[in-house]
Amino acid sequence: MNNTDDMREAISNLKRERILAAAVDLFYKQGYGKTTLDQVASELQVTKPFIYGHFDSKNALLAEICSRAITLAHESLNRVMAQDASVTERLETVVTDFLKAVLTHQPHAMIYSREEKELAQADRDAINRLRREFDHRLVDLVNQGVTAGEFQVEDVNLTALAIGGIVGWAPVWYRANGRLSLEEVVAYMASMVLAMVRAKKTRKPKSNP
Amino acid sequence: MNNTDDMREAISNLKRERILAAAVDLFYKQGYGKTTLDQVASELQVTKPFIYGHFDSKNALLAEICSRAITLAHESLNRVMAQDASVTERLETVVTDFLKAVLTHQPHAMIYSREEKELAQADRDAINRLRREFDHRLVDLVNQGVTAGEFQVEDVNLTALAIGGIVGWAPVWYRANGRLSLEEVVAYMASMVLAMVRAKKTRKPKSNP
DNA sequence: AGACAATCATACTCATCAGTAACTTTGACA
DNA sequence: TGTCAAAGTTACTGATGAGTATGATTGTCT
Repeated sequence: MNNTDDMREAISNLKRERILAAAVDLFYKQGYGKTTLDQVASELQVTKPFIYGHFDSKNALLAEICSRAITLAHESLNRVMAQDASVTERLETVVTDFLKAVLTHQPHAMIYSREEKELAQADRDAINRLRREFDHRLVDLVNQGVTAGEFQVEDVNLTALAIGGIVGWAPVWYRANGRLSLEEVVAYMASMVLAMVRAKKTRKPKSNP
Repeated sequence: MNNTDDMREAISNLKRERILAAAVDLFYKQGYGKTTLDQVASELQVTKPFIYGHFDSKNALLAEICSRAITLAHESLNRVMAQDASVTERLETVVTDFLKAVLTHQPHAMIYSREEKELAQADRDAINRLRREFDHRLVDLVNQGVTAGEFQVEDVNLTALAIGGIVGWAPVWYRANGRLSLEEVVAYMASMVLAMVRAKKTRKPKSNP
């Protein structure tokens, strides 16, 4: 029965998510190397073969986690690129949106940047291709700002890398429930980025109808 | 004889450095977890007990490497703080000097940020205390700039974290023998930081004699 | 020369885990 | 209610690699 199959799949997905959540938690707190699958299992009150029913290996768990980290970044960028606004506004939105994404998924981001070397070669290549693609899209955006006369930067590539540093480093220091709210933090970081590219406070004029 | 002892110690130090260099190389390329001490030994054309003659454990190697990474950062900051110049100039020098340090020791920096969780608790605590101390000193510097009216920033802490991101992230993307020289890269990054704090081009007036 | 000490290699131990084989339970359906 | 299958558990294997006991080699000092 199709209904039953749907149910099965939904349950299976739920279990996968639970496993991933436990793995994320432990990999984040202890590191991939120091975490055993028995620990992950016991966190869920199950045993190791339960995990192997849903994932091929410990490394497959890591690959899925890292893959999600990158996917998040791209989705964030996709949302922003779709919008019709000045480059300045778009960059501001990229930074806030992207930062929000990585900070609400801080463990994923940290695990990816820390444990990338632990991935199997094939997974590493696939995931790092996405990462480079992301970098290029960021460079493009800065370039548009320069072309449009909104930004004043000498070296587009290095500028993009500096921006990448601000957002990429954030998961290292960010603590939820800190002095400032998540919104305040990301808004401030975005303003710093705009200062860095010496953005003029340009608003995109409405395009002629 | 004291002369002989000096010799012995010098040789022992030399060996330690060789071991460390090989470990840095392999930990950087393969990651700590995927590197075996047999590999480190064979890189040096020796065997494992040779290493154990100079270090207590694999983890002690890692601790020494991470410790050096942080020490580098502090030394760089010490050099700069000693100098008599405007805050703007000092910040500029901090960024260039510090970036030069981490980029000429890129593997140390990467190993530290990646493998910190692998350290024994005691080592981690000691090293992370130094790290936080460094952060505070950076906050102080920005604060001085604000007080002196040279910088225009709303939140000193977040600004320092953004600066930290730019320099802390650099080892991730930097490639020696790239399009630009090391000096060009660090100079540009410093200019970005100054733009971020909206530094006025203040030169410190000579103090009254 | 001969004994001793340091230094390192050979050849092991031993614990840890990723992964698996074989048995058990549960629930679905006839 | 008896059978079958899916999904887990218990209990194992097997490899790996950190750390070490023992033996060989070298040079040193008497």
